[in-house]
Amino acid sequence: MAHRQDQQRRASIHDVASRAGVSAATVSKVMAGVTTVKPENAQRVLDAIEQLGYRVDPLASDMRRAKRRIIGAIMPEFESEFFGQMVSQLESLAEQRGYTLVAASSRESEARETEILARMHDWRVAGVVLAPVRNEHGPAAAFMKTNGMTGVLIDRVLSDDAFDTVSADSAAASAEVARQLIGKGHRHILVVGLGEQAATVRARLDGFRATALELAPDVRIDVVLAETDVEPLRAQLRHYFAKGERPTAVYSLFLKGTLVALSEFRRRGWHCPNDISLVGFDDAEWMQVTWPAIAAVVQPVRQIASHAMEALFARIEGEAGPPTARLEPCQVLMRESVGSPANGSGTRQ
Amino acid sequence: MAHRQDQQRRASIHDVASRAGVSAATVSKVMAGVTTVKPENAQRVLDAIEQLGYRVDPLASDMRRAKRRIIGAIMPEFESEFFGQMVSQLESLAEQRGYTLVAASSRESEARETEILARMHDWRVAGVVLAPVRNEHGPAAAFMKTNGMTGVLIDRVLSDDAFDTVSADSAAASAEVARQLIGKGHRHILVVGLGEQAATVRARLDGFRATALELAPDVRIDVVLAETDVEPLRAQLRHYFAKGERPTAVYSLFLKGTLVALSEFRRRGWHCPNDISLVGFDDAEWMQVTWPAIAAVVQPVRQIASHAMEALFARIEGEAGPPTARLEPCQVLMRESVGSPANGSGTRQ
DNA sequence: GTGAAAGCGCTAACAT
DNA sequence: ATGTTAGCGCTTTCAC
Repeated sequence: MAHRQDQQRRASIHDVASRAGVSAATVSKVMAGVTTVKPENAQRVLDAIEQLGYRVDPLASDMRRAKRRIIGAIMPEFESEFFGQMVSQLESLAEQRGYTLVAASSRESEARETEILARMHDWRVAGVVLAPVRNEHGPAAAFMKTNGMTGVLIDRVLSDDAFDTVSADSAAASAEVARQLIGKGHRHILVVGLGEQAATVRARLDGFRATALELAPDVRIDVVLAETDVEPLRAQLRHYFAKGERPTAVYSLFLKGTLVALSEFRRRGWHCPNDISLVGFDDAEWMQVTWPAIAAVVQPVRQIASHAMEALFARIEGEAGPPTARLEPCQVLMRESVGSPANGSGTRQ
Repeated sequence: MAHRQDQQRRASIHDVASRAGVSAATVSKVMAGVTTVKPENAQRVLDAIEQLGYRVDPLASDMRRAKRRIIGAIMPEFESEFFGQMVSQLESLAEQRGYTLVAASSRESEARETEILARMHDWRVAGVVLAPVRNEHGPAAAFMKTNGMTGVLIDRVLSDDAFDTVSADSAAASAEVARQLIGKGHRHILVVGLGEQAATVRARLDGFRATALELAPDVRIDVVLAETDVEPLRAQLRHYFAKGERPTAVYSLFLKGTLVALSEFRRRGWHCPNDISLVGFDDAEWMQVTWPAIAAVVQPVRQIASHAMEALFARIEGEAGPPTARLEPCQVLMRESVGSPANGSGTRQ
């Protein structure tokens, strides 16, 4: 076995053509399934393809066609289950339609988001699935509009005047969380989140608050929102608890917030659900194997992915009409981390 | 704002050329930084580029050059922190060198792995970073050899006769885990893993066993290996415990195994570290915020990614020489899930 | 039915 | 110092 991996040139359409004794155009037609080719010739072409192991070069092919069969996907990160599943789904959906998915991570930076988008525009992708870092009003979406790119916005978005949007129904899920917490008797609840993701966080917060207040007008809802990053949130949370605040339940509006809340509980020696209850927006595999299992809102990843792709391909195929804004229903999984204040996590001090 | 997103044609190199009053070749030279262009003309070209917002079409450019500046990455899955971080790293390293990373998930299927590889070959990628589902002897690596593709194998591999390999030093890390568990007094340890990932699992198991036996010849090491999937492992584990086996510590050779172990502990009402100790190969963010925090072997993702890319680019640039096999050192993080049998997790029954 | 010709957007020889 | 020519591998009129 040679160490140096030799790059033998691959067979081109012309190699096939000459071997089959026809022109490249005919080969192209056979591959495209055009029926007007003489069966005998078609067979010779097929044989030649077989013998040479010929495969179309998708890039050369796209070069000639107007549009490229490439879909770009931009996610804020790849490290979480949510976006991992999302990319995986999107990839498989793109593939089903004969497209290749090129995924990139903006690493929670709007600047990088726009850079990536510019590069995807250079690639002349047929369309983009963008999960913006912040919301639908960022520079990335603006770039897409300015450059007439086709795209769909997902996750941290509500609706847009230019692009179709698909996201989890945060408000409804949060209302359900409120219903359950209030139902269990909680009357002092802390909500933690990241202000940056404006629209979504707003929806989650409002959905929660409205329902909670409706069901229990006497409920006290505290809110700790960090602007941009997770560490400041930790600091704020620490400060909040240091003041002696003692809610009976915490509702975290995003996954990292749930982790931060848990680690703050650890610091203070509080256990769920006896000392405090916890529910997080966004589920993860580990949440059901720890003790206690952590209650969570499960986002409908598959639905979001498939509706996003449906909408995107409809636009790619030229569908007109006003942008649509889909909200996919979530599931609320109440696990052991949530109890009743009466059972031990009641207001103290 | 129009709903239909109009696709105004982008400026081509000819548009720039005619606007600057030069030929396309000159524009190309300016962009390539060739110094033999008359400064005045260069400036006119630059201006035209600026005005038209011109950017090179990387695909058309690659078409003309022999090689394409695309790197393919194939991971067994995107859903875990490990591979998420890996893709993220690889993407950024590829980008630094002016390449685009196209990532695909084999979803733990060797068949899919080969399909993806074939597609990447069609794309004429410059090189591939393959994290095989099973090991270096699978059909995917064979495909790469047959087709003279340039590539690097990572993660579930040890060494190969045709490709450079980079992976975590499983054996050394496992030896360290053994050292620590034996040091804490454990003399009955269960190791769980997936047999499919042959080479790596073997290395982890052997590394662990050799060191454990060396330090404590009287130690009892039980092994529960499932062949292919996680659910059978759960069943085997359940059966193992049902027999009344009561090791004082469990070492899981992979992340999902750690989750399975935890959930089996839950079923039986065992708590770490009092009833049993637990260490897992592969760390995750949640492991340090749960109670108890779960001890884990941290894989050096960044090192693996960067050495893989280094090796890959060296080959792409024509470096000859025998394949190298790198092992990157891991870190063992002993957390609260590990205690001494004396402290309560001693052999019972 | 089939092939010649044109060209997607770009770059690299080779002339000039 | 610059432009002309000739493609990369493919598809698509459009004559024949």
